[in-house]
Amino acid sequence: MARTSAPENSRARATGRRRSGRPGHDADSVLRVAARVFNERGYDGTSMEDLARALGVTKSAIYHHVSGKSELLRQSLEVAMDALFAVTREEGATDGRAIDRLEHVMRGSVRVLVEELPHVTLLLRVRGNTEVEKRALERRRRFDHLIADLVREGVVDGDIRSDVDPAVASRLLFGMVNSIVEWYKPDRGLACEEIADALTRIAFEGLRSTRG
Amino acid sequence: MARTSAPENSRARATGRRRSGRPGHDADSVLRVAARVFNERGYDGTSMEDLARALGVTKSAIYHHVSGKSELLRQSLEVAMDALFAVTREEGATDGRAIDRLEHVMRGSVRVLVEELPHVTLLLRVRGNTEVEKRALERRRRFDHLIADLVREGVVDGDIRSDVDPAVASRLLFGMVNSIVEWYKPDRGLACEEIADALTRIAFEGLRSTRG
DNA sequence: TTGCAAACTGAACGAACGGTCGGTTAGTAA
DNA sequence: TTACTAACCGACCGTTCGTTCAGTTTGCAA
Repeated sequence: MARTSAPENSRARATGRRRSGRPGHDADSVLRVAARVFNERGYDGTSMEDLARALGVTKSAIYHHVSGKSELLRQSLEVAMDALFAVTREEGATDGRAIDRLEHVMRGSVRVLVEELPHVTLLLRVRGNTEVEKRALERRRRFDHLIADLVREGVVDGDIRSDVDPAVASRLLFGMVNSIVEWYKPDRGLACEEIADALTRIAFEGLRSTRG
Repeated sequence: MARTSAPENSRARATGRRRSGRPGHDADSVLRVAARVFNERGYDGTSMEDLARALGVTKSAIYHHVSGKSELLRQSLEVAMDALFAVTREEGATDGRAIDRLEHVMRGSVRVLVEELPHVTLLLRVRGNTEVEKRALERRRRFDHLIADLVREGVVDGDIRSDVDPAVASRLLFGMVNSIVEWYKPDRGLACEEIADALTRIAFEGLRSTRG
């Protein structure tokens, strides 16, 4: 009797060298699949049985790689936040005028969002229900604060319009950025740069045609 | 022994006339509370026991008002979608230039979003896991399609810049609108119009200062 | 061929889940 | 007082949940 759908198998050839021991999943491939399934059915809506099916193994096999369901969430959220904070430490995010640093962080966030789509998507849906989620939300709040500061600086510099509340503006701005996870499909479709271009055009110059 | 927290009680005085029978919750007040708790803990993360606690009754009492958990979700999503589609039938959304109709729908969506915050928030988090959710997503797709058409028309009219893909633009636009549910707090804070103003300014004129 | 390391199985656990049911309580109106 | 209506309770059901555990399978290297 065949399986209903091919399981996702991979101890990544990324390293090149094969490891000893029985082949199959390792902690990394389990995390990748888990993040994807969590996004499809929601974290609470995903049972360990669902995960096992997607991995092509039994429930109990998962516990060989990870201590439990919430640990999978923890690792996924960590990957996402690490990548986002890495952007804020890049040269373009620390040097130059505030409005340019803001654009750099926006473009970098789009890049991270596309590269780590499942993890970031998961992060953006966290509600703060458990301790793991609360810690991630705390970190996200620090990131948001950083953005709001950039907008405020831009207003002081005279580069950003002063007739909108910087706090509201920064939230709307990253609301736009984050909304990408709702519709972006990695395979068919737009490159990361095209989206970032459209985003920054709308964000800084606006949608209205400027001819005439 | 006292309850740990005051239950939310209300057979709304909205109607004025008291009904006969034992006072307490009715179907409407159960739905309101349910939508709020669903948002706090997520739909899948909310047990009927959680709902009962928030209502100040036992689990079984809920089934006197509604047939089950998924029915509560169904009703909530219906309220949200009905309100959003009502906006698209208003005069300002059917007459005039496309860009003005677009602005009307955006402002109307903000208004609906603020007025029906819990229901709309729930709608925006639906993943399409169950039949009820799939039906809601279908309706939402029709709404999104309507917006994309408005943007396309605006480009043809020459009112909206043509160097961004209308499909991407409309998604980013309503990504910005929808993100409001992530941070808007009804009590303390901004009026609906202030947010709509900031939103339309950024969306149409952009964030960059235009002086000089 | 043997030894080892890593991945995996199948059965089972207590807890929590959504939902059911027969009976009870608290108001309104005659 | 009585009849009626609507809200509610408590015990219980079958199922699914996350997790555990003792043992088995598989490929690689010595």
